[in-house]
Parts: sequence; structure tokens; C-alpha cells
Amino acid sequence: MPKETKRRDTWFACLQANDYRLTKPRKTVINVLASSRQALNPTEIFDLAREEYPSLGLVSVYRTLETLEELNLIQRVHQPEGCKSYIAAFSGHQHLLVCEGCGRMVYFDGDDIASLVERVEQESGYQVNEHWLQLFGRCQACQ
Amino acid sequence: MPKETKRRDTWFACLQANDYRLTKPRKTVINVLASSRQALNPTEIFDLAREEYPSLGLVSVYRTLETLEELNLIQRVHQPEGCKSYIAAFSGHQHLLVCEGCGRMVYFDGDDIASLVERVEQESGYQVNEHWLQLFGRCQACQ
DNA sequence: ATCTTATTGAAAATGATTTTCAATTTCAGT
DNA sequence: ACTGAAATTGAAAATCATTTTCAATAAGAT
Ligand SMILES: [Mn+2]
Ligand SMILES: [Mn+2]
Ligand SMILES: [Zn+2]
Ligand SMILES: [Zn+2]
Repeated sequence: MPKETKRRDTWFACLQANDYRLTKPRKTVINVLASSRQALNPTEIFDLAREEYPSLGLVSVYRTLETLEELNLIQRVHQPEGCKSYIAAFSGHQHLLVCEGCGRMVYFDGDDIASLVERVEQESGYQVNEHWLQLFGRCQACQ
Repeated sequence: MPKETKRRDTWFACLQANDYRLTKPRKTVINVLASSRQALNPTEIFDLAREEYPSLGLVSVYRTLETLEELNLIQRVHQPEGCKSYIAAFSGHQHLLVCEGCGRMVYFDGDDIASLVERVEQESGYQVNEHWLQLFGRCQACQ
């Protein structure tokens, strides 16, 4: 079974486990998001999903995004061009590496920044709780 | 001379050096932004600036923000609650540390992540050009 | 002080997102 | 499979943020 299919089924199960109904609009939006290698904004999701389910309404895309984000299944991606697109969330603490050419994203982990955080805490007097780290570059195909 | 005054005058000079006229609306918006310790969104800037110059129009806030960003005097700040606020930019490569309590921000430097970047390049096949790093925590006053 | 032109604020236009609501669909209980 | 209660839907209207338009004003060069 391909990875995206597995993810899709996990999301379906998660919705049901949280008493959400498994409707056609939701399933279609999930199909699009669970199989995308790049972050998509509401309109992009709408256009792709309509190929599979033409009577889908844009409102349902917004509503489904809200639900999926609440369930931590997707996350908003911040980029210089805007912060309105979403991609499947990784479970656990991870960071994104974004291709500036094609938009393809991969997750990476690594908390090599622990010592940096410690130093900054010393110097600033702040107590650090969280960090955002995102790398931008070019994927193999786009180099 | 206090630091904010110095920054304000630098910005005034930068505008003039780029053939922008030094108008009341621009000066007022700059006064607000150059002296703020936290990021402000257009409406917040508008409200604060109107205390000094009541006939200011909101459009001018938007226009001035655009100009100042182009001149690299301010930068947009991305936060979980939104990405519409601006703060004075630091010259050179720096990162932000944001207080989750009061919003107060400080810059820090440190490219301790060079080795991390190298490792991720190896593992992913991407070529990394840029990185975003932002820390969130609590400032001394808010602890 | 005058002139040229950039800049302004009000109002209208646009674009994205949210709310409202009657019709439809899901799903639990039979 | 059938029924009914309740969640969910899409269309349309409403809201909110931002941009555009435009006539009036103000900055700065002469
Ligand atoms: Mn990390
Ligand atoms: Mn850095
Ligand atoms: Zn690429
Ligand atoms: Zn604080």
C-alpha cells in the first residue's frame, strides 16, 4: 500500500475517532492534501479537489482545513511569498526544508540548536520554549 | 541621544537619499515603528500614529509600510497568531527571539546551525540557500 | 513666493475569508 | 433496507483587510 494511501486512511480514522462524519467533500480534500508533496493554498486545493468532485464548494475547503489543522494532521507553512498554504504535518518535532524552485518539501529533524538556544537564553535573559527553523534551497531535480 | 531617535533619523535620511519626500504621515508612522519594542500590524500602527497625527489615513500606513520594507528598514514578523506585523529590521544576518507574554522582541545572531545545514544537505540532496530561525519564550519581565 | 510633481485621504473596488441558512447527507438505531 | 436526528453542505450575503482611483494638498526645488 502506497504511503499516501496509508496517510489518507489514518486521517479518515482520526476524523471518525473525533466524531466527525466521513463526507465526500472532506474525503476529497484529504485525498488532495495527503498526497501532495508541496504546500497548497485553499484555492489550489479547491481546484485540484474539484477534478475529483466537481460540486465541491470552496467553503468546505476552508472548513476542512480548519478541522484538519485542529487535529494536527496538517500545518500551515510560512514562506516569503505568503503564509496561506498547508501541508501534511509530521508527527513529533520536525522542521521543513523547502525547494525554492518547485516547492517540494521534506521534513528533517535534528536539535543541534540546543546549545545555540542555551547561549541565547544566557545572553537575553529570556526563557525559550519553542523554536521555528525552516531551510530554503533547491531540490536535486531543480539544481 | 536615545537609540530610537537615532534610528528614526537614520530612516528619515534613508528616505531622502532615495528621493522620497519627508511628509508628516511618513514621519509619524516612522516614529511609531522606530520606537516600538514589539511588532505592530497596520491597524495598531494606525491607532498609535493617530495619537500624534489624527488626520492620518490608514492607506498611508499601508503605503509607508511598503516603502520601508522595500528599503529594508522594517521586516514582517511571522508568528503563530498571524504574519501581518512589522518590526525594525536588523542590518546583517540576525534572528528574532519573541516573548510569548508581552510580544517584546530581541535579535540574536549565531550561525551555529552551519553544521546542521550541512548534514541536512547530505541527507536530503537539497542545496540550502537560506534559513529562517525564530525562538519563542518569555522575557525576564514575563517569567 | 511660485511651480512642479509626489503624496495624501476619502471613497470605491477588489479579494479573501466567514457567516447565515435552507437543503442534503451521514450514520445510528431499527 | 428504512427512518429520523443531527451534522454537514453549497450558495449567497456579510465581513474584513488591502488596493486602486482620483481630486485636493503639501513638499521641495527654483
Ligand atoms: Mn528543532
Ligand atoms: Mn542564521
Ligand atoms: Zn525543486
Ligand atoms: Zn515579555
